[in-house]
Amino acid sequence: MNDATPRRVTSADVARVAGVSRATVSYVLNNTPHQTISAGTRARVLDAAAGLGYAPSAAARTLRTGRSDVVLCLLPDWPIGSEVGALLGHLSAELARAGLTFLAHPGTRPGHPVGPLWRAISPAAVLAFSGFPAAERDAMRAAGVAPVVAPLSRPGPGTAGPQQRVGALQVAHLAAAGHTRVGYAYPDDDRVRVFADPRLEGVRVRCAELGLGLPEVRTVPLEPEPAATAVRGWRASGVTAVCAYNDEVALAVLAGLRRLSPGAPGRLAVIGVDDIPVARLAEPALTTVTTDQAALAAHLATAVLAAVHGEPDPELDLAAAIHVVPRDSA
Amino acid sequence: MNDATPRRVTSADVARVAGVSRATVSYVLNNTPHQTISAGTRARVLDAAAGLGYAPSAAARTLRTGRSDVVLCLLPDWPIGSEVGALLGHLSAELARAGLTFLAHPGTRPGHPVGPLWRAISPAAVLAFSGFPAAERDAMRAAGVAPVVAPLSRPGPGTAGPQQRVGALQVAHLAAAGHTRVGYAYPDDDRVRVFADPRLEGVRVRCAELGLGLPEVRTVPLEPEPAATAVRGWRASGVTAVCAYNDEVALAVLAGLRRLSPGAPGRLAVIGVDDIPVARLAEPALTTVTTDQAALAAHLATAVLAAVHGEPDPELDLAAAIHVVPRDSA
DNA sequence: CCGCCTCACTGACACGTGTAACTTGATCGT
DNA sequence: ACGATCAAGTTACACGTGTCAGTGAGGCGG
Repeated sequence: MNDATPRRVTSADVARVAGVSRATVSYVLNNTPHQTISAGTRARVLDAAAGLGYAPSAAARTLRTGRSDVVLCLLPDWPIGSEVGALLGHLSAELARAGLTFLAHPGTRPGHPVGPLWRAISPAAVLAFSGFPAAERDAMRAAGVAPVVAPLSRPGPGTAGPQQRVGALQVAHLAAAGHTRVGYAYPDDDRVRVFADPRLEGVRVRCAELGLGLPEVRTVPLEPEPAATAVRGWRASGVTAVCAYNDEVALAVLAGLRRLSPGAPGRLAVIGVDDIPVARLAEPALTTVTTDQAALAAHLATAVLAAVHGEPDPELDLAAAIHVVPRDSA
Repeated sequence: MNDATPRRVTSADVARVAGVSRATVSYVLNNTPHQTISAGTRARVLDAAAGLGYAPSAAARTLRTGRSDVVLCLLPDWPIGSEVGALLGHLSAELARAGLTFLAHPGTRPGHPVGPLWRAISPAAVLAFSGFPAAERDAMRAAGVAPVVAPLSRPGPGTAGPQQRVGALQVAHLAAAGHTRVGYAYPDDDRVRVFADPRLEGVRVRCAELGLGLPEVRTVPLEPEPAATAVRGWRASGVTAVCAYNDEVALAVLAGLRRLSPGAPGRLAVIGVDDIPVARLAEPALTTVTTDQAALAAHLATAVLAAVHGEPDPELDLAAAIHVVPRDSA
């Protein structure tokens, strides 16, 4: 007896049950402005929709309006840490509150074209962490898709973005502790250059502002032995404090330090970035720079909403969301 | 002169340029079986499509076929670590090879209903890490959406899933080193119980098999001081080795250990899970159980494909993908 | 009584695609 | 020679939605 292919509940079903036309159902459910619906009819439609468990087809709606309620987030192939995970979670919740569906697509490689993806989905906005090629950005705008670039690198030429600020805060903390000769522990992973380079730039600029001389940059792999080599080099040139790209890189520096002089690991100050859970468990506990992911997510959400509505980018201040967590390592 | 609203390139445009009907275009681009198309026509259509930059509308296709090529992955709100990140990346690449688009939706809370989401998207499959309520699973099946549950917990009653195997491997490694009295470091985060409980069960079962007696379970927060308290407790009851839920929890145990006896941290063996990058940087370097995320992703991809095609779940062996990484801590 | 306006609602079309059903020559077996 | 088969297409419909243009009914001023 049961139909083998149980058809989806459509707005026509709702209309039939409520005893009105399909157009009326659409007007009621979308709260269409300038359309007057009597209270009784409205209630009947709402009841029928709830009773049938009606959920509109996103496909049909997208086809009709030309734009879906999806915000497509292109995740590069750099390692997703817990901070990025938290950021995505917050962002999803924030956008859901505005009626948008947040969907992340992992594994966007620089060479791989993303055009087919957003052309297929027709999202309301595309959020990326590295910028789009100009041609692609224009194509998206032409198709009515709002391109949004997370302001993780510098927002404009000459101005400092959040990443630059991270580096600057590292140096400021070290300088306040009396250090004058600083090093930079650069990551051994090409995929994270998008972050590493602006952070290093922030370090350079702040060093110059404080009259500290250029930071001595060394690439530090996540292994104790090579890290020890880097530490030896810094010590030889009188470096007393190191800004690390990352908490992980910072922990590598600490490991290298420990390998060189197991007794007195405190001779080189180290400051990381991210405040990963392990940071407070290190020996010594790692001083680091953290970002309030909830605040960042809120900012990105408003940026996405502005872009979707065609308004200009809001000039929000992210400075308050980034701060130093002082512990024992610096 | 330029049209203000640059219409999307449709298959009708391709048909016009190629000088054929729209149906022919569809047949050519979809390689429809049992449809004979001459080589010349096929080439003309393909050229026209490429020349115009034609990308089919996923919305229209979904509307017509009733099913989209999206695989929707529901991410719970537990912390996304680098391993999960890598898994998602591999999974995305793997499914893309099969013509499916992988999209992740973060922030699925247990209470929050997911029905509207998949009803709207009409994905080919929905991949979740914790099981679906029976009613929801049936509703999905009825709507032609294939529900797939990642086999992270036990696949069937009585049999051991990957998580149980992780715990079993931990115990086996410790027992092989001569330990007879083991403890379990349980995480201080309710959100990860889905993983913690089956892992602990694997530990319990293997302990019983080896005649080791029940493991002594203690909750270990990610702070040195409380971790030290837990370590003191284990020592008092003669525990000589600890299985940790996580590498992070394992590092907390090591930190607690260090706090108690700075000189001789080697008196308690510790084994973690995940092999996070920091594991090899710890002091002592952390022995851990790791999962080959690429292999796991390949398995999940075949499971998704089987579900999409209506075939039964493939009985793949994940045992080979999980193994111990021996270092210094155990 | 007529014209005009608002209210509350309906009919019909378009969005872009997949595919079943049909058409038209050409070829082939007998 | 003649119907049957087949290659190579075309025509037409359906999917579910948003929304423009109507359409009666009732109220109201003149």
